[in-house]
Amino acid sequence: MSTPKNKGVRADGRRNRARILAAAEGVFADNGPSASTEQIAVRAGVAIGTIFRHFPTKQALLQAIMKDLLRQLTDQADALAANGDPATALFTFFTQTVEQAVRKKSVIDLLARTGIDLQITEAVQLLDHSVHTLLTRAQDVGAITPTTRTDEVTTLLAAMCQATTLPSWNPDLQHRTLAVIFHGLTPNPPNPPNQANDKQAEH
Amino acid sequence: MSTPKNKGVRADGRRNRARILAAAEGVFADNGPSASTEQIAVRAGVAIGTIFRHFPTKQALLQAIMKDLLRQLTDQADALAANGDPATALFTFFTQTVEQAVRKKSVIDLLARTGIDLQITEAVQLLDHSVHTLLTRAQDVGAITPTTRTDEVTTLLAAMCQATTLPSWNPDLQHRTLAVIFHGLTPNPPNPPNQANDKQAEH
DNA sequence: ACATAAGATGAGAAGGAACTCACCTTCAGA
DNA sequence: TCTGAAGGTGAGTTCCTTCTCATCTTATGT
Repeated sequence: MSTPKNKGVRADGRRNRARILAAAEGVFADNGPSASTEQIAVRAGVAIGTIFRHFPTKQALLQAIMKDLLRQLTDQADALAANGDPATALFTFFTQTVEQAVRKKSVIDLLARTGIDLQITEAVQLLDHSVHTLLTRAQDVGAITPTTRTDEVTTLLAAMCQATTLPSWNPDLQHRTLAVIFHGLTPNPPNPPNQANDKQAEH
Repeated sequence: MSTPKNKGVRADGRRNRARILAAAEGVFADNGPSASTEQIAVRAGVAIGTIFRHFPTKQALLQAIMKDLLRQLTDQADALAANGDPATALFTFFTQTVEQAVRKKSVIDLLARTGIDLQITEAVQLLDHSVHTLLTRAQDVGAITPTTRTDEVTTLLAAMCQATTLPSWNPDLQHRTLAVIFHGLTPNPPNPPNQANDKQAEH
């Protein structure tokens, strides 16, 4: 047997590994980053020993989840860079990501918190690169202030993701705060730097 | 004896209470919100039992710190509302607060995190009120988009305070990201009352 | 100076969480 | 089918935290 990209391990091993990952993501989303490994074991339907067989420490488990999550975000960014309208792709990505943070609250929040000690720099760099592409394209069509740099976007993004855990957070507030940021990223005059201010100039 | 506003308690009692508060703030700032009460006791130079005499639970200690911190912020906001230039007072307050968050990292971050279970609503409302004043005045002189609401400002503020804990945070990045937000809060045309349309379609 | 109650102390109880390990179960190749 | 090794199990170990309490110390009024 053994599926193509199989490293020569048993089927139940891989199955359980996936189960644990899924369960951990859910438990962290529900109960915050301080949720116990025991809870994850229960949700995954395995013994706690099994978790520590696959992930030698809790840190390792977190790393695995974070990398997975960062890869998802990177994929989304790449997809938007490939298909979407350059002028709105960055805003769409921004909104999508915050939206996702609402669902996976503590996972995202944990991203920022443990980001220092967790070794996920590689995955972070990949995301940065994708965001950079999104940003550059939007700037090329004049949708974003040309002086804006990638780290500003990712920082604002991380900040807003963390803000989703605020008690007062709600869809309306989300919409309005993101609108402020989007406006902040948009150049002042609609298109030409010359032209005083024309009334209706939408193309 | 007994100083004016003294509730008829012993002097060493009040002295230790203050010491504990100061030590707790420092320890939380250094080691994050999960720092142990034992650490606080060491830094304060008291026995752990003394802490629990003054603050029956760890929660109570956190509440005391949070209220203190919120009061400081409220005072700053009020001072700016009274003295400062309305057009820049809000921005100054915003910057000051973020600056403070850098110093008291985990305390501020803890604000958002435990905000739900901690009963500090009263203190939060006071701060909200002061920010509201700051905002209204700035809008009156046209420095801030008139549609902006107080909760947008406080949310963005909380978000940026949390962002100070990001590994990549630095003064330059701080300056640039705050500039984006400030621009986002500023109306598009500096002078003419003719406001064509700030970015509308998104969603 | 004395009495006394308020305050301080710190070993330890109680509880929880990460992690281990000796033993059992199951997969997969021959 | 048989067998060896990969994988699973979960009670137990270790460590850490919050919180208690019997006992000692000291501030304060008289």
